[in-house]
Amino acid sequence: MPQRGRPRGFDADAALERAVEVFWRQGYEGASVSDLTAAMGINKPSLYAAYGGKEELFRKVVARYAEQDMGYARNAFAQPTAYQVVATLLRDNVLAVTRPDRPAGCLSIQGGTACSTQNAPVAGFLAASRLAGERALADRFASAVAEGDLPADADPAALARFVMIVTEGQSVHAAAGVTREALQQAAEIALAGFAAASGARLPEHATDTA
Amino acid sequence: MPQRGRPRGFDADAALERAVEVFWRQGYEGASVSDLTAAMGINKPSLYAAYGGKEELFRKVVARYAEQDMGYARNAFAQPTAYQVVATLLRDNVLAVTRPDRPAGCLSIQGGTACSTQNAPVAGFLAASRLAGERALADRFASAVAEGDLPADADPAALARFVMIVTEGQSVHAAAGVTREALQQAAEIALAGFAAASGARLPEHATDTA
DNA sequence: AGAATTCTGTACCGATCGGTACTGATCTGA
DNA sequence: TCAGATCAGTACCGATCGGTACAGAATTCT
Repeated sequence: MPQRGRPRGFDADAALERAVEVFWRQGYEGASVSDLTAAMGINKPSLYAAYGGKEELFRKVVARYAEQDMGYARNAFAQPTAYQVVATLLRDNVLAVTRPDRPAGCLSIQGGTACSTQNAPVAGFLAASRLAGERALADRFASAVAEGDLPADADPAALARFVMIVTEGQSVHAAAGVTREALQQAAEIALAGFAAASGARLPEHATDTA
Repeated sequence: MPQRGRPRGFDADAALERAVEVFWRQGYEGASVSDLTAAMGINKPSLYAAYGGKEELFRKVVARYAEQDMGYARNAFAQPTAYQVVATLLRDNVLAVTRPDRPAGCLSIQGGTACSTQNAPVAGFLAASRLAGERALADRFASAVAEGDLPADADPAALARFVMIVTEGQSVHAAAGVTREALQQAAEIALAGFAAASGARLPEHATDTA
């Protein structure tokens, strides 16, 4: 469909990317529309015309973030064993929440865990999306149990909850300024803990077929 | 010192307690002064006269919260072994962040992990206070190493970081509406993980002196 | 009784909030 | 060339933000 009327004078996708950083750094309520338009290099009416409003912009921002900055999670889910899924998830999450070219922490938490009553839907939306990820991880663990990769008495939902709790804590910690190296140490402890508590088969180097 | 002038018409401590709940539920920026005065049952000038302003009120709220709602942490630190310290801390933190008579989560995180630039000091203040707790826990673990309660090669700082990460994740999870029972399951996994990863001596029932 | 002091409540401050009306510029299709 | 459509930018909207001036009420000390 060819365009009709005056063409847009800015790159809507690039501007959305700028908005990601603002919401990430300042949270939903802490980011004013003026902050956003300044960072995006556009005027307010352009923001409303292109994205619909502050809340709609935020939801588009979260969607973009999930695509651009959460790819490591999809990669982790595709690992062949539950142990490797968790190892990849925890280690790559540390990298993701401590990227030097990005705000510290993750948008899902920095965006806002608590809001004014009128913005409560925003916090709820973020929380729901995190829990959806947890459900997906629990499903992955259930498959691992079915495959014999995890013991039959393992609790997929509880294990997924533990792992997601750790990733959330990693994000909060990173936002507090804790270094990547420090978080990596803690991630290895969490990973060892997962292995011990779940009874997951480890990727040992010479015990299986020898 | 006897009072001079008209006596205060409200209980400053009870009003502070109301403010705790508002900040806890809505975060620092999500709680307006009007929200606060409405919940506290006072007028705006009374708030400013009694507490100094919104930010000063928030700091007083955090101090009160630390005293009233974080007592479980002090109790946990006093446990005789590192394992029991962590067990108490993780289990009681689950109870604390899922109290039915309180907002979900903890004030330290719900108060705000991200803020507008002008309120950045508030988020920094909260983060610093969490990290201070982590340092205290690391000191406790260092003592455990010195006592032989933890192995000599245990890393107190890394272990403390792991435990605090879990408590922070528990808070985020609770704020998302996850039930106490679900968090308790995850806490036991974290505890087992801590034991395995740290090499802590467990409180076994018949292996020590038998 | 009266001065000094401290609190309460109303009414208000400038600034900023999210959001929009409107004019003029820029494009396509006829 | 001009109508129709879409965008950019200014200027503005009512509401709310955090914070305060000011007048009157309540108390203590002299």
